[in-house]
Amino acid sequence: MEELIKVRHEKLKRLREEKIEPYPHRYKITHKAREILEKYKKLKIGEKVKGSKVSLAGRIMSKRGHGKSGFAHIMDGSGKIQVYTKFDVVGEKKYDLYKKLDIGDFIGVEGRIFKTKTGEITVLVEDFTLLAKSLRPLPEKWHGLKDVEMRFRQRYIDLIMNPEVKEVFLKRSRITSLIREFLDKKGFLEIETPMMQPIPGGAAATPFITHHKALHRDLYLRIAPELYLKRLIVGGMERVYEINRNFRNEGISTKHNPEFTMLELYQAYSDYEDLMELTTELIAKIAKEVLGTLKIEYQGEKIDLKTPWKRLTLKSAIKKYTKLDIDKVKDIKKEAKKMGLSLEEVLTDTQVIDHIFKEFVEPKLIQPTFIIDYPRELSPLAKAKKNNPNLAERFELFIGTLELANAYSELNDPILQRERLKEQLALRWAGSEDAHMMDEDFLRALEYGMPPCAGLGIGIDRLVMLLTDSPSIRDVILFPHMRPEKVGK
RNA sequence: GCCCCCAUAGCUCAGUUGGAAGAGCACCUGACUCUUAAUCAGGGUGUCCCAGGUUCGAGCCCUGGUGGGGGUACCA
Repeated sequence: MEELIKVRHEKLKRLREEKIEPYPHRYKITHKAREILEKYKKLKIGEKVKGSKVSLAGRIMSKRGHGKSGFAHIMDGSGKIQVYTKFDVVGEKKYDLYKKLDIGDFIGVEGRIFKTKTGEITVLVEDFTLLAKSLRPLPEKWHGLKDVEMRFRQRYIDLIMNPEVKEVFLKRSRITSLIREFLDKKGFLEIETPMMQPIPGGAAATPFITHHKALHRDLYLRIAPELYLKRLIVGGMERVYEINRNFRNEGISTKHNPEFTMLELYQAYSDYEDLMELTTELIAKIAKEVLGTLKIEYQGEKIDLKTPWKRLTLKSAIKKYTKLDIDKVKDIKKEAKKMGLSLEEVLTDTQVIDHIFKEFVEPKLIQPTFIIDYPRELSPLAKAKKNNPNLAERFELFIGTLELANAYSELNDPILQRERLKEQLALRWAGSEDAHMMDEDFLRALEYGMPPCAGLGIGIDRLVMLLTDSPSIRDVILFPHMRPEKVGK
């Protein structure tokens, strides 16, 4: 390695001695590689195009020399294109420089288009300029970069070497811009709320703690934006959304990264039924635009996103997949143990039901399914069903076993909300660290009056996983969480 | 947190029973003016993840650690 880098540094030194700037400021391009390939695809073999002068720039990805001429592929943001440099076209001095170029260097190229004997559209180089000297060798051209650790730590190399990885992130970007377009058209306002919160709220999760020096106090990285977004509903912003990071101080898995991206939206004068419609419409539209179809495949399972999507109550879903009728069961804990679950004694019956669902139902939810009517106990910020105070008007959406969305009709009765947060407080005292905290300002806001309203959260990373057929959340996050690395010189 | 798996050249990998380091690409030197995994001739560039231990001898066996992956627990 040191040897390889030394050689490049020597080349750099020689360039400077020859007054060739290895890191110039700019280069004027007229075309992207892809544009050229598209524009001239009908050329005949051996045909040259008069007046086809182009300039483009990119990274050298391969070189094939032939004495007094040489082929190379350069890659720009749009793709790869072959360039052909000849001694008798560029002259002796430039050709010597060409021979010294390394794979990895950036160059700008001016030339004309032709098609080679073997049928590849190629730029015949009339002049070129070194745009940035590369001092480290890239991975091998054929096998690319496979080492997972290096792919994540040095994502830039992953992006250079693995086009399918780049494709995932292009899709991710497309997905978020489609979401914005969709919501903006429906009159939603994109807003931003605090990442650092004095009281973390809106979810049951352990927060990260940070410290503000000037204020001499700890702050929490948010676990959800929910309580702030609701304050905005109180403030008269009737449709708001935020696409941003949440931070949860919990386990890392193929479906969990400590920081992850969430779309959270609130819509006044609506309930969870309206949001089921909105969710369906949104996800189906994105799939159609990004993949061109509603029939997708995720990890070997064929999934049909054709609407309407199935709806199952939590209770009926458990009955369907486990044959367990939770209404008729006397001792739910006993049943759960019989099914093979190991449970701590402190669990309430409702928590046991939640466990059964996660263990036995979730892995079966391949086709899009709304699970509705969650126990009120698990949903302290949700409004109860009109005819059943023990159930919340809440849904979660599962596709390909991924939990993609969570939504409810928001509890806007300030008296009830206070009671529920008090219950949570009691749970905290009892040792449940991730129970909700009391947030007096949030309650005060509700006391001013919040219109009926429904809120939705969609895990953007998981949605991207689904639409790019990625098995791990790390595949869709550019820089997934890693332990710090010791980097030498 | 617990369990299992992985770590050898810049990259992708091989390395037998414990006998002292290998290939392809990349790189370096040279040849070659339509190649495309260019070709031809020559060159091995290494903290075998780290620290101990066993042994006459360790890439290989043992112990501990580091980093990564997967599972599980916790967790939307």
